[in-house]
Amino acid sequence: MNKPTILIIDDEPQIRRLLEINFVSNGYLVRQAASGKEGLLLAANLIPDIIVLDLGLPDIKGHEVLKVLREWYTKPILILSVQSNENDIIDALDQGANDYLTKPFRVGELMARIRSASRNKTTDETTQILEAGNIEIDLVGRVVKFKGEVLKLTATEYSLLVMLVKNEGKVLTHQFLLKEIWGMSFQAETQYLRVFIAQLRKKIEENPNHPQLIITESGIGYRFQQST
Amino acid sequence: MNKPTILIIDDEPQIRRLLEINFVSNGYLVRQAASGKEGLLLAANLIPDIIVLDLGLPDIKGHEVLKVLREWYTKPILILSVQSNENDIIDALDQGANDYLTKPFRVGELMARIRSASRNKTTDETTQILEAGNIEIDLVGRVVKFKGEVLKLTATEYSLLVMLVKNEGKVLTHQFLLKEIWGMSFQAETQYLRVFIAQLRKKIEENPNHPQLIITESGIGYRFQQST
DNA sequence: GAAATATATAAAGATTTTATAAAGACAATC
DNA sequence: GATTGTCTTTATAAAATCTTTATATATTTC
Repeated sequence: MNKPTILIIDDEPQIRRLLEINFVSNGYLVRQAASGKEGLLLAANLIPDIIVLDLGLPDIKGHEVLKVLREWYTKPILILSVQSNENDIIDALDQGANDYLTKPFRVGELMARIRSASRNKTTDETTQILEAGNIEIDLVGRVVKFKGEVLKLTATEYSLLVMLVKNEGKVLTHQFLLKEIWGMSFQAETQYLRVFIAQLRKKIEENPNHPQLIITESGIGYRFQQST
Repeated sequence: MNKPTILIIDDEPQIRRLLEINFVSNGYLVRQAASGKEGLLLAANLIPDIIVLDLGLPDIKGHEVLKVLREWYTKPILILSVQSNENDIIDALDQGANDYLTKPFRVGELMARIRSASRNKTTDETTQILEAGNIEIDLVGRVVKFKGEVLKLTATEYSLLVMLVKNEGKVLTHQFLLKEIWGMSFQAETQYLRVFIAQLRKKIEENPNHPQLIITESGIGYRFQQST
């Protein structure tokens, strides 16, 4: 799942930095513009998921930026401004802003308003599904189907299978798999891997003695391949 | 074109009158409720296009009203409150409020925020009945029927079942369920979940020892699936 | 091909997680 | 203020999962 992108259009570097730190730590991808012109350009190129716009820009009037943006941009726009003048607020909202916060603002509230604004947009719940032959993995639902039937897997088996299928065709080394699934300190426990690979094979191979899907690369690791 | 309906839930008559005058003169149809209970009832009957909710109600906590409304109501909810405490604002927004204004508010701004909220109109019709196999949930009436019979559930059992059925087929993690039903600060109380899952199973599973509907995903969470 | 190394698998042991009952705490209602 | 229903907490049994051990089988190396 890709991180949502936020575009900050604000001329004050301190504000930009403050926002950046908070957005990044909340899992957003952040891009910044220091002027209206730059902001419009970046918005058109990036098509961010949210725009945070300061009305007090040096070059173009903030209201103007908002108006131009709204000619094509349909995702949430949140206004930040020192102006607490009612008419400014009304104008911005009527020009298509989704929300309006006056500086100084509280960061927690801003984050909550961002969440609220972007909530409506994400209605199309991305059902990400991995497919490989008879196997179907619903990553969002965390459900694996084998030949159409729900396959019961433990947490570790699931992680291992997802890792293998995601890297279909590639050889994954013992070390890599152990590090990714069990953690850094388990890189020597190759036997764990053998046990769990055997369990997976019992569940998804026609004939576990002659595996067609999870291939052993002796001395190196394992590789998942589509059944032929 | 029909006028959009606004439901005002507020115990202060002066505020209600002030809002009514302004909404009516802006072309809205206005209905009023003086308590949380009345508000919930009216909302269920009218299905208004917007709800303006005061958090400082005498009978039920405003946050509770919001939570119950959001179980089925998908249109804009705008909060009015004397509370300018940041946590109240964050909580309300995260519980699904679309906007939050602190009293005293400016009428013009309120009207603009109402316009803004109703602009991104959610086209999806509010689904009011959930069905899954033998289970039928009337979200508006908060009534669950099992094999046609009304099933008696406590508030918590109800919320949990709704969450599971709404996400049929997906695994819901312990953390997610605890956060959604008990709140942010209960994310460690896995035992609550176990107790309530057991109670639900006693009520809806043919054989609670071998659950067919509420499936345990050990170490992860629970998943609701249609009986096959 | 034989020795060394690596892998597969079952099964026992250890640990974690889950299910359930039941007691205590709490709040609402009459 | 007793009663009732619900939620929270505690205790314990049961189940599921993970780890370890043992041994057979396969693969690589020389």
